Amino acid sequence: MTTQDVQDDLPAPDTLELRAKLFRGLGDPSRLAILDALVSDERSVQEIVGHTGLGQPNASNHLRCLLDCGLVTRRSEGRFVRYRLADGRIADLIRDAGRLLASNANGVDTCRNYTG
Amino acid sequence: MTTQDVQDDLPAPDTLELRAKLFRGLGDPSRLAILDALVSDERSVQEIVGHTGLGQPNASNHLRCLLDCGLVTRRSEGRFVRYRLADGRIADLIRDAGRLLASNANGVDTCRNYTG
DNA sequence: CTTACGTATCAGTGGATAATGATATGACGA
DNA sequence: TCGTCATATCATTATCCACTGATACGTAAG
Repeated sequence: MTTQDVQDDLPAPDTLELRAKLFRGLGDPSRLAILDALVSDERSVQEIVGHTGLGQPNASNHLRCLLDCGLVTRRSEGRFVRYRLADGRIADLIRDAGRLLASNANGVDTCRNYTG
Repeated sequence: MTTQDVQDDLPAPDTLELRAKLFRGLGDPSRLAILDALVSDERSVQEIVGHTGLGQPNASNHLRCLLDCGLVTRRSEGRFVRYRLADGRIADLIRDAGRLLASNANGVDTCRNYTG
């Protein structure tokens, strides 16, 4: 194993970190619950709070995060702000993860390295 | 928004948390680097350390995590232990995330909610 | 049996971050 | 204009978790 090998095989570090960051965006239960709520419909913050059981400030904070990441878009309507998924492929990623878990039945839940 | 609505639309909490945990598995730069290294080939811990630049104990720790989660499999060969991806769809997920970032040019890097 | 090597585990530590409560901003209705 | 509602921001706190260095375990070679 040499440095040359590393440079040959490794994707650009930028890409690596960005992808990791994208997955981290999906990897928080609160954010994933929000995205789940948005898979079917555009929803207001209030509705999202109702669906997810999150506190309002907490939901707002995560929505800001998802917005910054480009995972959702925002539309103001009077006093309401309605959010929706920015790209259909985000729903695809979420669905694929679900299928992987369903069919593979892998031991994600038993992994003690991080709590989940 | 009623409790009934929530129960109608929300996926099972177990599933939600499991999917989030799966994404978190992919959402650490070190683990993603390891998985990247395994996309093309089966590799020993030593080789993985060389590819990723991680410390050996650190790599071992993440590999244990990935193994527990069922994302990689393990095969002993003398003193060596060789790891590979457990399922082709894991590579697919990683690739899809890369495509999403490439085409969408979304602001994942600018999101300040978490550092990445 | 002793040494060298590959891998795994453990305890300690620092840094990151999700949740909460209080509060600010902004829009609508009376 | 005043009060109410929807959303966003801020500071605090407590928790989590990735990394490091030391070390243990197992295998092969001499």
